[in-house]
Amino acid sequence: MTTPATHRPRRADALSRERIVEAAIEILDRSGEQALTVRALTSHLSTGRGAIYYRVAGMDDLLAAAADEVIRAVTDRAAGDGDPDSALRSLSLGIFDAIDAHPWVGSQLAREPLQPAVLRIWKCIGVQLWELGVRGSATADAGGALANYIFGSAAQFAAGARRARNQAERRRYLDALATAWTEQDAGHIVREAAAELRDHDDRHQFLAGVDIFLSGIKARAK
Amino acid sequence: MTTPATHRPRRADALSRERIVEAAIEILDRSGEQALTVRALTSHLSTGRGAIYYRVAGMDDLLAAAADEVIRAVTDRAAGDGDPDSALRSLSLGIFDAIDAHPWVGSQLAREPLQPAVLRIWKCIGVQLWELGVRGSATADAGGALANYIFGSAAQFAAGARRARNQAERRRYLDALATAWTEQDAGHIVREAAAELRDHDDRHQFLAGVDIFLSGIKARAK
DNA sequence: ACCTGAACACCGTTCAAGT
DNA sequence: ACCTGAACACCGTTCAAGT
Repeated sequence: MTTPATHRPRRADALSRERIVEAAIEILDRSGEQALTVRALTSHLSTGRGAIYYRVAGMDDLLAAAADEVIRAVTDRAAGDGDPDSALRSLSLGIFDAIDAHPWVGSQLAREPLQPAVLRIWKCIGVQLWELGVRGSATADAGGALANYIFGSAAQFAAGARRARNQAERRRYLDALATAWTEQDAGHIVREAAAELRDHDDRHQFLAGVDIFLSGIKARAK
Repeated sequence: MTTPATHRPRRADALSRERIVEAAIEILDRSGEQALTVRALTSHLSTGRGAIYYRVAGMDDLLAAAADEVIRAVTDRAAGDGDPDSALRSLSLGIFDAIDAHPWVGSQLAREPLQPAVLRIWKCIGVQLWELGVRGSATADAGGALANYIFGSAAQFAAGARRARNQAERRRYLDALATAWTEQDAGHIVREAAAELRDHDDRHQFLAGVDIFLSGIKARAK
């Protein structure tokens, strides 16, 4: 009865920052953002609550590390992709798809400008803009425009994807909204916009925005 | 000793949704986002915790209502502003300044696509795009591009403004980052971008982004 | 109809104690 | 060096009871 090997064995293999981040991603993917609690994480790793804090500064650090893990895969892939135009497009699409698969990344990207994942994206964009011939202060202007567009879209789509389980509810809401706008404003200006709002495809619209941005860069470069 | 008029008088004036939202804005402005708790709010209004839930669905509803209050002032002002180009520019600037004054609005805008403040901005943009001559599905594409750029920038600047009290820390961080990038990549491509990142002015860069999108929209309209 | 405040079911983080 | 888990100081929300 006093043998030290009991039903709850002390961890055989050592914990590591990587294992913790990996477990966090699993929980986030399976059950969403508000399911990632220290308690859920430590029980998933079958360890004590405090153990995490030995490897990770806190919840913010953990979330940032998890997002960086997902984003790194995207930026690494987009690195050597032919002409800068299509490299920027495929980087954008990669991020979009990553958020589609991991909605929590979308909210996380908008949360903190100096987190690793955000800086990674900035850097990736900066390199391609150079290839595009953008120089000097125009680099920060153009990079900020594209990056912030991506972050804004990411957050909005993430919220949509989070709610996608009951897509019927979303549909109902947008329908109601379109009706409300139509009744409020006599003009067909708003009515048309409301119809578009209801019927658009996220992915297609996201890419259209990237193209608008690229057109803008080139128009101003002349 | 049994008189009902004691040291804690039951509220003389009735609570109202407006009063609650107003109090929430005060707390958010003075002490930031994480200071807005039900406890802080009810003690500020000197009422019981549950009283709020009679007028407001919960914390999400309250935050959305507070943001809408701030944004409405901006969109109302931008409504009749000459040509659509400068109307869109002054709308954007109005939002930027509002976030500068109320950083919590920036984070809130990125949180939920179907909240009143977001829809208000969408609508405002949509009307101006029509004036610009944008029609059909291009409306949603262009509107989404500009709106999501604004939301993304809003969130990033909000985080910056939140941290602005110790601007020295931000400076130090960006310096360190620029150095790290410079050492990591031999090329001056990254070095230049890093320098720009450190020295840029938020407001100016934000406006440059708006112009890039406007240029893009016009280039594609032809 | 509207408000009160105790009760409930949670959080993240710290830290003395263990191995 | 690394882990454990109780303790601490909080949360948002509900709801029976009051006025």
